[in-house]
Amino acid sequence: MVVKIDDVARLAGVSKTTVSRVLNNRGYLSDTTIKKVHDAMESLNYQPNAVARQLFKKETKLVGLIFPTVDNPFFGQLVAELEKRLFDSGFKVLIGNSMNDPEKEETYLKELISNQVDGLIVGAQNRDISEYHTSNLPVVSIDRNMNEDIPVISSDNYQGGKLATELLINSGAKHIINTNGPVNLKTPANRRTQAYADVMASHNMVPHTYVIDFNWDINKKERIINEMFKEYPEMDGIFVTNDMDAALVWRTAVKLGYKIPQDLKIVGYDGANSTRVLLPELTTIEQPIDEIAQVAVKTLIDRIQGKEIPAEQILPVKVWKGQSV
Amino acid sequence: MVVKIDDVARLAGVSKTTVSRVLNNRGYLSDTTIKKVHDAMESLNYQPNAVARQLFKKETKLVGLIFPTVDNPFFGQLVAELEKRLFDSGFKVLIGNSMNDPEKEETYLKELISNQVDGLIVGAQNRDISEYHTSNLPVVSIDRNMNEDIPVISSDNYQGGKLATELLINSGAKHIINTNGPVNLKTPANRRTQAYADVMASHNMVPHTYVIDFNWDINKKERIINEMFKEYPEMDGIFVTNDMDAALVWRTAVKLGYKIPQDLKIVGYDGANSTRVLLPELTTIEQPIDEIAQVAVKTLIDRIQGKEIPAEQILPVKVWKGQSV
DNA sequence: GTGAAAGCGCTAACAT
DNA sequence: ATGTTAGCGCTTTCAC
Repeated sequence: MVVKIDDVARLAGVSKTTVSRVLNNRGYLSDTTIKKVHDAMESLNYQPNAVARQLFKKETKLVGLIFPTVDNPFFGQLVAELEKRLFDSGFKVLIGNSMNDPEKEETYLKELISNQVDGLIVGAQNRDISEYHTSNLPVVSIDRNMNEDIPVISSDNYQGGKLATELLINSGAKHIINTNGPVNLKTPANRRTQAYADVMASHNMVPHTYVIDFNWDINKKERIINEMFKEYPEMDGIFVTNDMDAALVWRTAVKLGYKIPQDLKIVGYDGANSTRVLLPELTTIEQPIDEIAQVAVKTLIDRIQGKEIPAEQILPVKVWKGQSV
Repeated sequence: MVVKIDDVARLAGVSKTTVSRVLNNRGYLSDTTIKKVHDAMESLNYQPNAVARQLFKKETKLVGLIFPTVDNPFFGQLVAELEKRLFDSGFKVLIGNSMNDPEKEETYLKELISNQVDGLIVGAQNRDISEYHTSNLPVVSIDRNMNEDIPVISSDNYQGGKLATELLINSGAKHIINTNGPVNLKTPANRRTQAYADVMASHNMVPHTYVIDFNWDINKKERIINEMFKEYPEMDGIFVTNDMDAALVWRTAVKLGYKIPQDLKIVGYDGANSTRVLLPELTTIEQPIDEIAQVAVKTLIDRIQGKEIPAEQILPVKVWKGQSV
């Protein structure tokens, strides 16, 4: 049998209100009462039932996180950071990996919406899902444009794209390709490609953007990358929109006999911790992951507390100098 | 205002009992009633309050996951896989990254227990925490020996350690070092080191195990690894207990002028997806992460349903042939 | 087939 | 300084 507040009250010889007061440090309590109650809780090994409390308070102290997958250096680090900061603010984290499955995202959303969570931080590859609009759950998005009401946190994607492209041009690359996710996905990350196109144009070079879908499995990605090499044999520089894909491009290039960076210069994007440990040679644009997490959590909590919050917050990127440029 | 079951009942012109029955597909309902109720739910955009349901049912369909951190290729993939399979079985996931902080683990545990999770899957670096014993919550552990009642799932650590060591010996290494986490941590992963010691002994070689704590930050790890190179200048082979550390060893070796694998042969452990993409050159012992997740989830669900479950389940490892041996 | 009523474990008026 | 009581939104006996 599970111990409940009445059991504690009975043992301590008080009413359950009193126990509840001790539990929540509310109202006037005599020291002896407090002690009696604490002793009773101790000896019964009492754990308050959070669900009952949640039902009454209409507040769960739970935040839902919807991201493609935690099996990825960038999202793994991001989720870890979010979790850490949410924990420090008294929230626990319900996680939903939506990858490859818009239905799954919708299911998650539905289940999280009604009273299960106090707020949501999302960065999924979603299509337009109506629940984001119709519920009045506080939502903060990372690197996704959802709708007017949902604030977006992102790295300075335009600046990142600019830095990456300039890095390639300045190191002498003449035929520079860019990869990006599907363009129909509404994300500020598309600004990376915009910046690439702008910089290319200003140097009188022709931009080519190649689509690599985040959700494709590795074999499909490798096949597409091989095709890309065939299609652009003159390619001597490439700005890949994330580090995992950049690593695949690198591997493929080496297999095809390219020397990096002599024959092909590569710049990635993300710069997560574990990427930097496993492949420090990759030159990349580092997102300020920790700061993104920090701002996202602060923004969400402000939203939950009904404060005014900015519609968009853009955080500065840095260049990680590896040896691929 | 949030729509509740009474609102639906009123609009549909039935009692809330009936709405509840429709919701749960229970009892006898006329088709017209079902339709009326569905229409009402639709037009009000009704989402049942999961918390209220949980309070009544004493079942949350929530599973807690306590792991060091999701910002790591191995744990990231493991958690992603666990989440996927739990979702498929109708569970959502509450996540707790305990890293560096036994207190945090204890806090999590308490809060998860009081949050009424239906079960727990743990693989944290924990000390002995009493809550694991005193609560009668179903718990499954991955690669940690907790206590008699808690079943353990792990890769075949002994076989992995044996394969790794033999790989190094067969490729001609004479002075082979091993790294491991703190020995006082009770984990089947210590069998890797045991196997290493056994194989070394059977070849009349002297084993040396170096401690690298998983929780140390990167700078400290690098410092220790540098010391290790000083202490064992004759080292020409090393079996590192996880791939991230193996990558650090590799980097350090290269900085010190070693050629891999000519001067130093390296074998890692884990073989997670993103490691294989970012650093496929690393020869490593691959844990069957997907299978571990699958077995852990099945075992937990069996436990929740009161079935008999094995105390220990060991899953086979494979060698990933890179170029570091 | 459908409804009325009790209760899951907790909190917060409102009393005293 | 402490107790009584009425819910939080749902599910489920037990009636009809």
